[in-house]
Amino acid sequence: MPKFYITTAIPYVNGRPHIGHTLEYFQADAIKKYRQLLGDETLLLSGADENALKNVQAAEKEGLPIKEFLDKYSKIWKDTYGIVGVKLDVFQRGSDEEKHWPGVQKLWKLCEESGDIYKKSYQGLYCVGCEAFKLESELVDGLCSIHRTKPEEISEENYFFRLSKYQEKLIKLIESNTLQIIPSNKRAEALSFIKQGLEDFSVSRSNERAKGVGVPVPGDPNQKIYVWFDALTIYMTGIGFGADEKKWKYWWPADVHVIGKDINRFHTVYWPAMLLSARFPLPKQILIHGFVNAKGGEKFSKSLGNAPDPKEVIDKYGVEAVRYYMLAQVPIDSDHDFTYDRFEEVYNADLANGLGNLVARVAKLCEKIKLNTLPKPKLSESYKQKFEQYKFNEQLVEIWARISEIDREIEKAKPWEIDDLNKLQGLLQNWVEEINQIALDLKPFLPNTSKKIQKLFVQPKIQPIPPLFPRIQ
RNA sequence: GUCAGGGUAGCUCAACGGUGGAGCGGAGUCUUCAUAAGGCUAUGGUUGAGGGUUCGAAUCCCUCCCCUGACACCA
Repeated sequence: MPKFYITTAIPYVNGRPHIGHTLEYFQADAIKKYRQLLGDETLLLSGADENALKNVQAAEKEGLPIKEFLDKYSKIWKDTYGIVGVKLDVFQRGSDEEKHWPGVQKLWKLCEESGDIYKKSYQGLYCVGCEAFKLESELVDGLCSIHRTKPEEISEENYFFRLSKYQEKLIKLIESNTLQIIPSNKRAEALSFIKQGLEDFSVSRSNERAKGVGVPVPGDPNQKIYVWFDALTIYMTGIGFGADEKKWKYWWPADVHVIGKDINRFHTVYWPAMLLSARFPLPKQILIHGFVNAKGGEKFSKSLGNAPDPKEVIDKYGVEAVRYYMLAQVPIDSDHDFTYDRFEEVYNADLANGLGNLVARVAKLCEKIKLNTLPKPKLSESYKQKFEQYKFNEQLVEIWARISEIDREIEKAKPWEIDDLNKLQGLLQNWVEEINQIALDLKPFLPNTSKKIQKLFVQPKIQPIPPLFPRIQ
């Protein structure tokens, strides 16, 4: 049985998820459901990046011990998957010293053996208030713009990763689509970044700067492995790397990493380079989505209070409606503005009046007749081709065109005026078969609705069901 | 500042050298099987601004304005 390994991004857990985060969960789950329809064995992984300094700062701010803080917020992120009805196979935490840390250290050692990790002195302007290095360009009159203090000129010994060594290899891999970056605009961005010339990047921090948090550098108790080297490795440790080699070898490489545009570079440049250094196979695809924003392209933010809570939206409209909205309204290669007005418009037009109403009217018409056993629907080749481009919105537009077509056919045939039951049966049989095909095609997008429709028409005698999507007034 | 993408009907977007299209919303109308749902029809646009090339430009070129992103060790 072919296997298909999907991941979503590994977020910081220093805040709460908002409605925009669900886009990625739905995309990843749609891919998983699609692969299952093809008969693949699937694994969907997410996790939490817990060894970042930002978490420590957030914990301090909330007055919680770091461990308690991480337990609390990791659970919130993990539970969000449950709220949106997406079943994760693995949620791998970065603070997991048993399963995660050995893998990070193992990857480090392999890169070190390849000669790609070396010690170098890093010089920079350090703002104590920010606990971060500042670039000249970020300073205002030579002072930190936030703390109004003069940053200290300090130098620190860090370990660096020889990213520069992989520049040409990465270009080749991406241009040949061996490492496939979707969509093309994000691929172009990655290529242009690499072609500007890659510099080695720092992969460790002193214990002091890391506040003692993180995976220790093997053989150097004074340094912690820095966040990207650590966080990205979750994609491997979550499936056994460093702990259960057999399981890891079975699932690795990832078939697709689903991520947001903000972390393009780390997934299309740093991560493949690290894997090349360790001589591991690369992920096959990186699928990069845009952001869901508030009205007018405004970023969702806590301080503006414009970021809807996923649970709130789902409690109000239902999980399938939100899932439909995200997959149908957000193109894979651009951002989208979410508003409740737009949401309700789409809900009524597509779900209540479109799909829901069609199913209801056909079901009602079927009460007079007896359906023959339906042929088993199959995914068409063009459907598969389309799906594998991950243009979810375009695919849904095609399905909705068929819904509309059936509505027109019904209008034309006027089945409610037909007394000849044989003729009526023939017409309805045909429509039900088409709807049954639509139900299959919708499975990755609207799994529950798909199931409800299939169940409704499977019996010879149709029993009416409550509306799939009650109209919003 | 540099590079990339974009600015088209009220809204979301498609056309990417040959008579400006679709969906949604709004209007009218037909219809009743259906969730006051559905069908049909009409309406709706000096295609960001200005200039140029061309028989012909939303589409190619130039200038300008506005938005979005990337430009690395903050993720």
